[in-house]
Amino acid sequence: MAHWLFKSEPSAWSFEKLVGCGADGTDWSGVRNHSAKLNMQAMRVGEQGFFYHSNEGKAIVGIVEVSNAYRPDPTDPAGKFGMVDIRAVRPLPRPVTLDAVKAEKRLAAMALVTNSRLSVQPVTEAEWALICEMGGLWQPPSI
DNA sequence: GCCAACGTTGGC
DNA sequence: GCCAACGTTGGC
Repeated sequence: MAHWLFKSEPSAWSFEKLVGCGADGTDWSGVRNHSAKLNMQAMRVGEQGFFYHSNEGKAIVGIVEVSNAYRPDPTDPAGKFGMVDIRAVRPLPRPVTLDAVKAEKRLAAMALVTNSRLSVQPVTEAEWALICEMGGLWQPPSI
């Protein structure tokens, strides 16, 4: 199961607002970037990702889950771009700030650091586990 | 609010 | 198909 990161300005769409959408979540329409599109096409229902607040807060604030597979985005008149649905899973007990990500050497290769403008990003398993831990989520002991 | 980085557009 | 101009994003 791959992991992802979704980015949004909280003034446009916040994690709290996504929580308010309940179990069905909402469609993540409006993405107009080809790298982000490829990432969404690779997503499978049930895969989880982080939710990052850009500009205000600048922190990973919660866990989300893909609740509907990639399909055309009705808000794109050209029909070139698509979307998935995501729903909120849980907030991070302790949001992981961009400063904290940048201060952690093991996260230096994260897309959030190296390609900060990409709105839908892949997250490696190592990055996922480390940020969950930094965010205060319990982690199963490794074998 | 500034500006660097990046993606997109459009003229040639 | 190149590349300059432009618009947008997002950190600072």
